[in-house]
Amino acid sequence: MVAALVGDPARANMLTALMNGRALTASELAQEAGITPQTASSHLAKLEAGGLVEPEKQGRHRYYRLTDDDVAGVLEGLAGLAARTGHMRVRTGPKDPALRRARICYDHLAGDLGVQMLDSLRSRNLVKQKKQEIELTTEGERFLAKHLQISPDMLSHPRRPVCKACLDWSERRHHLAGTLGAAMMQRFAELKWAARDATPGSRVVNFTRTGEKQFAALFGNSKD
Amino acid sequence: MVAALVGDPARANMLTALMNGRALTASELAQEAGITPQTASSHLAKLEAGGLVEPEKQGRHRYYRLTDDDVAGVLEGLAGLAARTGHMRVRTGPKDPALRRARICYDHLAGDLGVQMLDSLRSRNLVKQKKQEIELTTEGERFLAKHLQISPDMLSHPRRPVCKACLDWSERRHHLAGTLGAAMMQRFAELKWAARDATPGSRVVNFTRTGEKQFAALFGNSKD
DNA sequence: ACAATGCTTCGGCTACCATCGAAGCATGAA
DNA sequence: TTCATGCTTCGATGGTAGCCGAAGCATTGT
Repeated sequence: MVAALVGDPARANMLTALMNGRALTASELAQEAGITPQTASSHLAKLEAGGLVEPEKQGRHRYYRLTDDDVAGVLEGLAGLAARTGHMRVRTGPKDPALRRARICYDHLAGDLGVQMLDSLRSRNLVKQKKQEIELTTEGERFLAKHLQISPDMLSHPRRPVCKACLDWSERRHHLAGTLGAAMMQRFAELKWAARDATPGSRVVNFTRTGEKQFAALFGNSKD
Repeated sequence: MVAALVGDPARANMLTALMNGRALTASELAQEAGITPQTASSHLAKLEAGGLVEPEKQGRHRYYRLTDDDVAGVLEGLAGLAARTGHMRVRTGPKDPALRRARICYDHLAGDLGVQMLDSLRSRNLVKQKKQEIELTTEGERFLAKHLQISPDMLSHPRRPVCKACLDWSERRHHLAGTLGAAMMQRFAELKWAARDATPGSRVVNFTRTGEKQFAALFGNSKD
């Protein structure tokens, strides 16, 4: 029974955390639900078997997201019923907005700006994306050389791909990983466009004022 | 949490029984769920507290109905999610196997045999079913007259349809309702093929040995 | 190669809750 | 009144499922 899946508090917390459409790792969901990873793993297996969530493997992580909008819709309906009896569930609020804006994912740019950047590259045919695989076009190579002084030979690596789609933590969409993603992030730092936050362990990336401008000039969308 | 309320099999059965919009008494709901009145009372109190059902006192009875269409909608949504993963409710049902085998649904035959009967009628083109609507064919009329001495004029009723699909709660498939369903059940009783259980309030229908044979001869499937 | 991280599986423990018997109220009938 | 019916509350029991510690894979980094 599907309702029984949603009925458990721990699972309900996980699902609620996924309601914004973003995908979260198993560990993050465990933390959201306030349970250990083992227990979370068991819950997630059940949710997956019940067709409520879908996993996406990415490196050592397993990202989970709601299967589709139908699931989200039913969950909203349940929340609506719960709300009118005054038994609303208290949701842990969204986290650091700076973290959502721009942060380090391993060694490349993630967050709103990271997703925006890949969007821009894709829409201008500088890269071609097919599911998880991303390929740099010749126009893309010219673009990188011209604006960021990045040459293709800097990007070769024995085991790591040049481009790769990486599921973004805060947005529920992909940003650019791989050696190119790392090289671009490194260049942003060298150009003093951005720098990792001084706080130890923080993943926040702070953009300078000029950095923000330059970044927007290169990758900005019309809405900015 | 609302979902936890729906998650319990017994409560889910009650709610399913109320999905047609009609109000049922606490005892009837207990029978639908295959549990004792005490247990049902506890469940109904929880459902009421959760705002899923509303009681209406009437004499010694307490009628329960779904609070409103929103509740029904959410329940349908949950059923939809359950259906598409094939995770239909399996382990539920009345404890009494006799109740699953054959029972009275209002005034017609339900349970395994009821579903089997409609299956047989449909497969032999004695009736034609389109979703909830069922139509008696001319072959069907001949069949009824020949084997059960039921003539079409016995079935006319100002407001009630001759045939109707009624969702069987233990089988999750349709059985035959309407005036025809009632007439056939009545004929089974008159022919001493079957009789309602003597226990007051029981919905179990007991088939006699000869009745079981005759029924199988008319509506039996290959598996028997 | 080795270590570290993320996640899963396994085994046991525990707590919760559905369940039922028995008794207690309420309503309606004789 | 007295009895019968319908439903609820109380108390005790048992099965189930959530939970975590420890260990086992899988992937990645050094």
